[in-house]
Amino acid sequence: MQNSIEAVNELLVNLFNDILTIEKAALESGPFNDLTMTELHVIEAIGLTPRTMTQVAGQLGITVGTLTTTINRLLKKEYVLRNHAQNDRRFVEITLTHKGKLAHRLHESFHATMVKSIVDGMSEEDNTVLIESLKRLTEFFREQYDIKK
Amino acid sequence: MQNSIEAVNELLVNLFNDILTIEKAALESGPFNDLTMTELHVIEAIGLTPRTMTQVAGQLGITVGTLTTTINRLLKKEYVLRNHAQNDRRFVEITLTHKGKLAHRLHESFHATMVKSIVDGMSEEDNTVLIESLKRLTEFFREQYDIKK
DNA sequence: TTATATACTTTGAAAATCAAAATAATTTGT
DNA sequence: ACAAATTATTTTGATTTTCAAAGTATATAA
Repeated sequence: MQNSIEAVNELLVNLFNDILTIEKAALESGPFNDLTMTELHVIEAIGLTPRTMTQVAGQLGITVGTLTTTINRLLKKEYVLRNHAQNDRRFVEITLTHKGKLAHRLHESFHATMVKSIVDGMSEEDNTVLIESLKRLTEFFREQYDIKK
Repeated sequence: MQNSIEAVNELLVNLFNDILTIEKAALESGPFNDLTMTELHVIEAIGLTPRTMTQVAGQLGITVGTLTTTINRLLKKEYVLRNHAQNDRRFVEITLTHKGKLAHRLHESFHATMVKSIVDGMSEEDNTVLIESLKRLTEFFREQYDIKK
């Protein structure tokens, strides 16, 4: 049992590092290599519908001030648009440009390919087990540590 | 099938973000809260046996120059020692101090608690499925993207 | 209509990162 | 043996990422 814990922990830690390494390498060799990883994560967090600064910063666990500087750079690189909300002009609405949406889609498909590699080789039952395990882990975290979502 | 891919992807992405958030929160509220996340990751990468700069930097996917600055800070905070190897004085051997080993152990036990939460509630067979899934994913990455280990 | 609250940006400073140049130690080729 | 090449690391100069706190603009409440 202690053995399983060690094994799962090591696998998760390695997976973690591998995914970060691969994402970085994929980004640098792809068509959107003027983006940094931070910028790409911001693009992912924005997604396809307009989001406010507070929403995006909260989702990424960074301060709104930090996000402002990243958005400034993404504006200059023409990946996003910044507009005041017409109903309440305090709110800023961030939207992806066409280029931003392309980058978003490419990164999504990169993720899909990654995940496909596990799911494809699995039986239906094993697949269910994997999903349930991941769900349990996520739920445990959220309960235990009170994550806001 | 397309459905499973979406589900697993979303779960992995959430897990990823959650773990980062929780690790940061745990660090900030614990006894070693003078450490940044980067510094903690360096301490984890060093582990309990002496490592060289190139080894540690490679493992973390950062340049050796970047690592030097982090090690400088960890030296000042007394978490590590820096010594030349006696057989080949070009090599630097980084070792954890007593304090460094304590931080290392605390972080390890944090990880163990995390993982225990999944493994504990599982049957022996489901456990095997989870481990095999994670192994397959890791191996796929390493083959596909030629990660050095 | 002043005061308060909310959403965001700016500022100042530290930490994290890289590429390229510099330093130091070892190995290789002649 | 000794100059040249290689290897391991540090330093330098610059950019990015980050935060906390102060500042700005807009909306709500008293």
